[in-house]
Amino acid sequence: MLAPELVEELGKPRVHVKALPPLERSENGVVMRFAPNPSGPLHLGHARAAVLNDAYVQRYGGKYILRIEDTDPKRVDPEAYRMVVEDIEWLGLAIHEVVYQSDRFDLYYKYAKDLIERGGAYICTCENEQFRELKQQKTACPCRPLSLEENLALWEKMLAGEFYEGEASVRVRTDLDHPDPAMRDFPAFRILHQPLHPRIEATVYPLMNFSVAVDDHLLGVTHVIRGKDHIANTRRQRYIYDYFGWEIPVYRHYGRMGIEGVVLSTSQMRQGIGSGEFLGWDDIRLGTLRALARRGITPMAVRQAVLDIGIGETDISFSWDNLYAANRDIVDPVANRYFFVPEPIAVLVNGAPHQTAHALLHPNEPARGTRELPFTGSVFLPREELGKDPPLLRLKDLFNCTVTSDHGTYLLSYAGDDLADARNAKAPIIQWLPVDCAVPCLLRKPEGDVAGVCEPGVVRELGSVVQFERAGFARIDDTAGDRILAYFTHR
RNA sequence: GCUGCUAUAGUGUAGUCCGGCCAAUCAUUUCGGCCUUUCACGCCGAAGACUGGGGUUCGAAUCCCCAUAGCAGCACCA
Repeated sequence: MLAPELVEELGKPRVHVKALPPLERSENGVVMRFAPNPSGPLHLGHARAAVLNDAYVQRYGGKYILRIEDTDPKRVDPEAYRMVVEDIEWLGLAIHEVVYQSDRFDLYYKYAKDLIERGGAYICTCENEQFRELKQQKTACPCRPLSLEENLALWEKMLAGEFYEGEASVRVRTDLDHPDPAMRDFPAFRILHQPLHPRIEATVYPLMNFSVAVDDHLLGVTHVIRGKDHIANTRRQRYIYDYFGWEIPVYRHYGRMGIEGVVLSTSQMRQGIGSGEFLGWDDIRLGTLRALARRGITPMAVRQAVLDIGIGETDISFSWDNLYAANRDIVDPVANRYFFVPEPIAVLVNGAPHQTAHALLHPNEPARGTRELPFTGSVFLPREELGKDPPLLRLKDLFNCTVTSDHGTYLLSYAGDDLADARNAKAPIIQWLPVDCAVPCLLRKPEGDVAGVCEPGVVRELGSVVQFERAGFARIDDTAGDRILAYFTHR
């Protein structure tokens, strides 16, 4: 006989709290950062980093820094400065401080000189190709043994603009015998004359491993969560930390994330926009946050989906289904219901009394009120439903009809009001619209446009997500033209 | 090629550190059923996984070895 408390213990289902794993060294709060490169708007891949960091800052308390990493003028889109901020606001991140790396070049120069003086870096004037070969053979390049004075002089020469592009760089002295060739004397600064940076005038540019290490330390960053493509960078940055004697933050690297059906590469998206394949950054076939927003995906759904994925190191293929499910949870209780008739066919109804249908704006919340749909003799019905040749139909919130067809022309005949009749006959209950007050509506889906008609009341829903009954959720994008434009969200 | 990381149902995820409570969690998905004047929501039920092979052990998803697969890095990108 087992002890009663043991029996109870065994009977208990294991509790699984869905939460991100704890972070070490977080007792006194954390300082974290989201550090995008302003090369375009944010996409789902960015959202993962942004939300994960945000979630930890909120969990442990502390500071969340947005750091714009614009140290490569080749990968800066002036428009992106604005877009990134917009996207972050949309996501609802609790950012406490914004830092632009292009404002901090003097700082980087100062620490570069310091690092050189500490013997942690040297100026390399080798040909790129040549250095790479030497690196593979674990041999020092001719610049490596130069004296401190010579290095400082060369550094001044670099800053004075006396080198052309590619003629000189600053390298961090690591370990030439390191088993990973990627670690051996990696570069920290380069010279660039083209293109010009949109925010500053400079020819000596820091490379990310240097600027990131200096900034993470100076800004007091305690924890870094980023993709595993940065694992090697973390190791490289450690050299810089060690030279300066700085305390190393806690790092976490999550796995690579792909999304079925879309490319999450800013450069590829840009190319597609340029070639006309996509209409813009918010083209609904793209994985940008603005595309999702346009389709009616809510920021909270993105956040939820991303937290659900977590910080695992496994490579994952993100499924739209999971995002849609998260969004449906959020959107279903708030979205008003309307009729949308795709591919409408006007049909006359025989013998039915004129009347007004009262359809609930939300079935689970009658207090919200109704839409009034006047029936005056003929209605629009979806082509697809008529094509099924149903003997009996019920027009939702109206009445039952029998259907007859004559050489492709359909005719409906009034068959009573009783819902039970329709139920008993297993008649489909379908959406409809009065012919005289239906508004043209284009429902834009990723796989193509669907022309139809919808209720006039939809005009009031500009910018919000509605549910087109039996069709799915959609965001009303534009009501100004002669037809309403809606973007399909999901079923 | 070199260096490193990872491997649980269609998808995502828990469990792996400290082997037994795992006949493996939760969500999504799919399929039934109920509810319902939507093919939404809600409720009930079902389906579906420990990459493979060795080893250690009374006992392995969990520890060890090998294999395989995927990924990342080896840029004067981030």
